[in-house]
Amino acid sequence: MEKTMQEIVAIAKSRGFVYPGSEIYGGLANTWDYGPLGVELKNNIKKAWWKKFIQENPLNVGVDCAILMNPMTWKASGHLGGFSDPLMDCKLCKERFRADKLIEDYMKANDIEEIVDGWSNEKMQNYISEHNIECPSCHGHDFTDIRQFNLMFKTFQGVTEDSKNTVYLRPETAQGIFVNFKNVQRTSRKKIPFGIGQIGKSFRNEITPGNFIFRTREFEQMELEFFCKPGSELDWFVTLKETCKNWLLNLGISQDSIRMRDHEKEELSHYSNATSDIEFKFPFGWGELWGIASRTDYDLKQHMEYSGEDMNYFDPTTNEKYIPYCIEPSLGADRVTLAFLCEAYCEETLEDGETRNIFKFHPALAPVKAAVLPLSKKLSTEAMEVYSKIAHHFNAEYDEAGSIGKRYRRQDEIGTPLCITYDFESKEDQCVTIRDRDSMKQDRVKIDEIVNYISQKIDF
RNA sequence: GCGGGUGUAGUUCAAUGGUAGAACACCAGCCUUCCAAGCUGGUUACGUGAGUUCGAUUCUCAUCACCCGCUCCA
Repeated sequence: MEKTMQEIVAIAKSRGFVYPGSEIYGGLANTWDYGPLGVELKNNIKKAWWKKFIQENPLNVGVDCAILMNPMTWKASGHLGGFSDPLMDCKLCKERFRADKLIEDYMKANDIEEIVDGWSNEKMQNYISEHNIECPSCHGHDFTDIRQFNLMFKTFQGVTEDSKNTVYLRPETAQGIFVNFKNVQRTSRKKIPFGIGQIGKSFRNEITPGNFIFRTREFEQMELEFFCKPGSELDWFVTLKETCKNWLLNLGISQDSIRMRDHEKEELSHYSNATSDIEFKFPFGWGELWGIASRTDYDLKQHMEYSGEDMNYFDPTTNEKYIPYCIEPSLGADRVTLAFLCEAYCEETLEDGETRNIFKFHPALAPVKAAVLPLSKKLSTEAMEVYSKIAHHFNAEYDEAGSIGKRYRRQDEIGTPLCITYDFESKEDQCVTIRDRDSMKQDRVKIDEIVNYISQKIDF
């Protein structure tokens, strides 16, 4: 069955995973709200990331930095200057192009070797008119002036909208880590190599967002900045790539759904000496999920230059002093949530030949871990007690409406791994029947042992 | 942002220049001892705003959203 994006969006809304933002006011472009199941899923994903990259990893620690930062941060990082696209429109056919792309394409076609990066708008504009570069779409020669689209959201700190108080919503979480490098290193007493991770929201005024929660202007990132000794970065790069890939596979992403894409030399950002993407096969095509970039010492160096703060690390084992190199695996939380949604959504054929569409999440990610279903409403009180016991530890549901079969199906639809039935013998033997959705096997389990039982099932 | 299409209950679809109906879902009651049973009743919609009109869900315009193309990199 070919899954379409439309189907995913519809099912996500109808089951309470993701709703369109501000819907009652007619919506707001490309904003999405996570519903009761969506927030559980996303939180579970974030928890799983944190567990793997921070909690379990003795080399890494976490931070949670402010979204608003001193604007100098963005000058140093290059976002205020370079993180914007020089765009021009063709006045004839109304198509919009990136000026640097037009020039690069022209150069490629005419075997001219020159680097456009860093050109001023004026220089690009002049080049286009001098060489009479045409519109790739209608072959016209009538472009508007270049307009710089800065991708950073601007706002004002303080009550007056005075431009002196302009601040920006961070376009990536990474810079909060870089500016805190020395703080974290000192207070955590970490030695190189070590990493600092963060989960948080970032904002980019994308020109063309879209594809549901794949590209939105407000999004959440899970980033790790891993600092190592210069020269060792490519080894760490390879190690981290594997770690990232395995994390996805362990949580139920199939081998066929992802692929690795190494960036070509020409494609690399100016600060990077190696970059790989893990791409996921979304219903709309392959899309980047996880960017793993070896960023050299670019960021720390930039901040050292702009702030005057010495970012050198003194290595006590070798008595060397150096600015650490950095590997950055950066994962979009919303993107990977979408990936898990797509991966989990499947059609199942029942014994009677009927088909139904359900979500099959890895138990660690499932929004609801267990549902308590009394066999009869007469057992409500006792079943509710079992539910309370479970809900103390896990997100659980209690359902007594409709037939037992109906209630099993409702849980199957949202990917609940375990269904717990309280029946007429339960009171006597203090046991319940637990059905495992994946194996469709049933276990008779002592009520006192349910919590342990569930813990084991959802571990990963 | 540009070009093309769409917009009716939660979902899938009807009807109509005189203000809407079904199925599934949902809720309540009866019934029901392990995988979508049945019966009874019930809630819920013309994306938003303006215009034309005695009257607009239907016609016009704007706006918003979604889908398909151009763009991109978390």
